[in-house]
Amino acid sequence: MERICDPKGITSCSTFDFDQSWYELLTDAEKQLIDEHSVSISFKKGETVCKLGAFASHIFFLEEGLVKVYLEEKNNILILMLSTKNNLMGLSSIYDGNNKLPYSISTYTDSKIRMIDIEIFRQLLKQNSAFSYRIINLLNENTAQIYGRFFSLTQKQLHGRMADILLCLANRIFKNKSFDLPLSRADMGDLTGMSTESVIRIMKEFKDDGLIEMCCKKVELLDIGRLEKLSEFG
Amino acid sequence: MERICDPKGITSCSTFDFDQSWYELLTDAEKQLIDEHSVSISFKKGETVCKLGAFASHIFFLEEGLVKVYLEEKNNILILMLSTKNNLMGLSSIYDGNNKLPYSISTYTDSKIRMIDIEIFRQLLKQNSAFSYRIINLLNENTAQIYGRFFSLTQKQLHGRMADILLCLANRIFKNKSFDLPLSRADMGDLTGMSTESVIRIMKEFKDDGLIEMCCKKVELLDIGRLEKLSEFG
DNA sequence: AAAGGATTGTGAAATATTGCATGGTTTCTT
DNA sequence: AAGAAACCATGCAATATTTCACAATCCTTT
Repeated sequence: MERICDPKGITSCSTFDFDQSWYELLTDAEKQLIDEHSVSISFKKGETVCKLGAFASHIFFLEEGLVKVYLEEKNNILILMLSTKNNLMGLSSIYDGNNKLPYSISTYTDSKIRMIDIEIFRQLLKQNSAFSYRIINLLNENTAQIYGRFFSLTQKQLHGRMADILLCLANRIFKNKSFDLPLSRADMGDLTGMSTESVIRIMKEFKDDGLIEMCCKKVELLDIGRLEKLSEFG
Repeated sequence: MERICDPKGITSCSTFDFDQSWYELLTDAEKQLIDEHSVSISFKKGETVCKLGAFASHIFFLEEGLVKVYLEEKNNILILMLSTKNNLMGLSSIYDGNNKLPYSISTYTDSKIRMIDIEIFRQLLKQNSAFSYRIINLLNENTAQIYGRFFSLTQKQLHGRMADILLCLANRIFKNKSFDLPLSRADMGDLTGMSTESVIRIMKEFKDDGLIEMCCKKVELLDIGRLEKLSEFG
């Protein structure tokens, strides 16, 4: 897998970093079952896909777009992870002791999401252990990523967190040093666990210090080495 | 399951709260395989069971004791979760793309841990889908709990986080309003993501306000209602 | 083109939290 | 029992971060 950089230490982006498909592990009959019991839905930018606490009826497969997976309560929102093309979401609700969604999902950009009937998914997990083993791996991959974010957001201060997320966006989401940011400063605030004003101030500092170039929505990482240092030292 | 209280909202302790055994889902032959490929080890209070980044060779089953599962880097430590009797740990390393442990574990009290060969565990996952389905549920249970802690530590301030953790200890760990705390104030700091001094100050405030009684290591929750309010508005 | 709303930006004040210095306890070791 | 080490406690200064007030800009709709 192509990488922009390879940050030391625990970051927002920590992951095992291994592409895994799951569909191909199904038999033809099982694939057909999925096809028959799923629909692909288009969402516009900013739409809500599902809400924390609602009944979980589907597993989500992101065919196109960029979404956030998040916890919300009152006015607080905590983004657990960003998800891009070809990722499964909602796996946490396959636990049948838990029929409620453990998080909300909404889109940053226009997106296409295939919604797979959760009972079918459970059935396949029970009958196909290669498939279910792969799903365990995917769950672990997600978990590792969330651990990284957990560490970053609780142990680092503003500059470190901002460096973390910029590296993560370049490395993992856009796979390019330069990208068009589909998130507002307020979104970046949710993502880094800081206020909108802090986002603005720190991004400006980074720009003044020559760490990044930035013009409106366009961002380019100029000095990845120093960003990594910032990410490392907090 | 007996509960001391049932906090509203997302807390350090959020979980599906459903007792799940996994051993009984194995066939006799599979049980025997586990027995033959595992050993039970005694750890003293404060000992390290495994270190983040080391090669993962075992799954851990806590037969007795209280341990912390945590991330560490330089002087920062982030406790992902506390684990008590009859819990599996190290499940994140069954992902075979990842042969390194994603966290460290160490004991708060004298503990007995059964160490199960990871290859055997993987083999059973691949061959027994009822078992592997149960393990997925356990992973999801852990994940839900960590989401709760993630939210608590990033979205609430000191008083809310402290209330959260006190309720969690009573509810989930000691299953009693009154308990002997085997953790130092510094440990509590790691657990709540605050400095040792803040822990001391806030626990004293809680005591002065009649929320808790506290004498050295002994803690008793006096006003659970107000603690829940603090946890909620925190 | 004007109006309204969301977004970006800036500075100063307010708040939350930590870190330091220091002293008193308890606990462990010899 | 003495000494050392870890732990608990407290006040104050220092720092990190948010909040608020306000202005400038951009986007969309009329």
